[in-house]
Amino acid sequence: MLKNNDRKDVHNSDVPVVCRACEARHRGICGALSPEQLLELSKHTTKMVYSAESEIAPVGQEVARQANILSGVVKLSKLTADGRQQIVGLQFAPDFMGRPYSRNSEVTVEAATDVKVCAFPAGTLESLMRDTPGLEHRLHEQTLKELDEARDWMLTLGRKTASEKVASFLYLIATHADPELDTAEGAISFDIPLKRSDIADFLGLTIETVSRQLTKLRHAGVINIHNNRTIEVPDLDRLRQMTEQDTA
Amino acid sequence: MLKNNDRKDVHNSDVPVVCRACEARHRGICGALSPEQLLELSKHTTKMVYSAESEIAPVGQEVARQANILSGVVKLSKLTADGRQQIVGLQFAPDFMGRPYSRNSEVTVEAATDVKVCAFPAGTLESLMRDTPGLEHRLHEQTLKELDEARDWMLTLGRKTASEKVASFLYLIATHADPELDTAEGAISFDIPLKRSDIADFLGLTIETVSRQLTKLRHAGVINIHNNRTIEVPDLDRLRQMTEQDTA
DNA sequence: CGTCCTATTGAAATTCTTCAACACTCGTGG
DNA sequence: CCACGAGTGTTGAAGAATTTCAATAGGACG
Repeated sequence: MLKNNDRKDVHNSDVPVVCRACEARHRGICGALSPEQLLELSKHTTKMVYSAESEIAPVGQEVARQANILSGVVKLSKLTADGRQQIVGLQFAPDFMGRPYSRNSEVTVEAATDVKVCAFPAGTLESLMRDTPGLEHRLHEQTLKELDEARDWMLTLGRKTASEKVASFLYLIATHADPELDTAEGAISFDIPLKRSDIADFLGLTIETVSRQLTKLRHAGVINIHNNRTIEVPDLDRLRQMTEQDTA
Repeated sequence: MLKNNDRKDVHNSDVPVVCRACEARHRGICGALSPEQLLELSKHTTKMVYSAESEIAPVGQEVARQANILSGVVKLSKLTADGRQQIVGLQFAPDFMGRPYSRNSEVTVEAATDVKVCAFPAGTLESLMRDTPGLEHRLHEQTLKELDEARDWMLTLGRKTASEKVASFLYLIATHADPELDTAEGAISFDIPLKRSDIADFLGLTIETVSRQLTKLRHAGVINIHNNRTIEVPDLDRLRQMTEQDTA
């Protein structure tokens, strides 16, 4: 079995400096690229920073750049004509951001937290794909993963109670967020990357209902809340149980 | 095995008989294949029929076969532990059915109507993909399309009223179903491929609410209903307006 | 003709939202 | 240093939408 030896196959000196510490090279799409291709791609990349709440790509507009997320959380959302909003996806490092093949996005892309990305012009990827079938495969795999997540969330949106929805959201973040976990006997702690209004838009609820359900979970001892953003979960399995078992 | 040159007696223009009338050759994944590959694939295919309400692939179980849908409607659904159900996707001909790369499905696959498929063993596709990058591309495109549809539906599930949900469902079917449309000046008519309980599970509602909202739409003159299944829409644009504008 | 399945309708109960008031935090500027 | 205001989050009470429970109707089929 290969352990950490994949670094031996590829000499670090062959990997562009900007890519050396990048997660996208391992779990992201760049893992499909050879050092030469990485070098070629890196000539076109720019690291960019978006501050929390800033818009990365508005809906319907031509997307000029695609990117890998280096840090932070990105939210994808949709709006009804009269302004109701639904968040339809969250992306974390080292996810690929930007839709391949399609020039314009069907969703609004916004930074939920401060976000750092490694951006490159749309089209760069498409031409790389012609030489590297594995790259399309990586993108396909990420799309399949996003589809799974979307469908999981449809179950939550359509069939769970407010209490279960909030628990599901916390469980999602607990298992996805870059862990500031203190894994002492199952107790973990993390920062919610969204404010209450985003949580509400993610769950199809109002901010008041979200707040009330958080309070309820706090009183039940399932979570502790510090600074409105930091959540401590003494027993992750208990939280997981709340995601499907309404005990209001 | 699935190489192009193994069958020297095949002319490029020779499409296998079983494939000649098949939509999958145009809009589906088979469009990526050469006549030789089609012939090779067709040796492994079996046409299969599922009757309405029968299970095609249970959740979590190994999927032995993949298929193209030839006719009918397939529903993909998920369940909570206590039995609440959510339909997370509908598939129509000539969609590809079955998840590439993953051996077991995360969703339950059932026939909503009688369904005819062109099935082949899991793995056939994967080996074809090695020679044909365009095939993975086709699959990727379908996955992207399903992801778009899932996200559209998340907006419906999370942010629309019962009345808007039912209108959205009817609009979806009206625009997706194999049309028995009579396109006389915008008036169309079609059969709903789902029974009320399926509609409810698709919309995150109860069957009673679905029934009430259908009655409301009927009284408002937006639709006419025959036999509980056949819907007549005098003005499709009017129906579309109902999908985002609550006029309960 | 009775039974099963599906769909509709009504009334009561519940969940969630809406409206409204209040609390907390964090900069800024007097 | 404190006051102020904006942004964010919480809590309460009333209201609305949807669900639940219950009864009924219609068709298909043996």
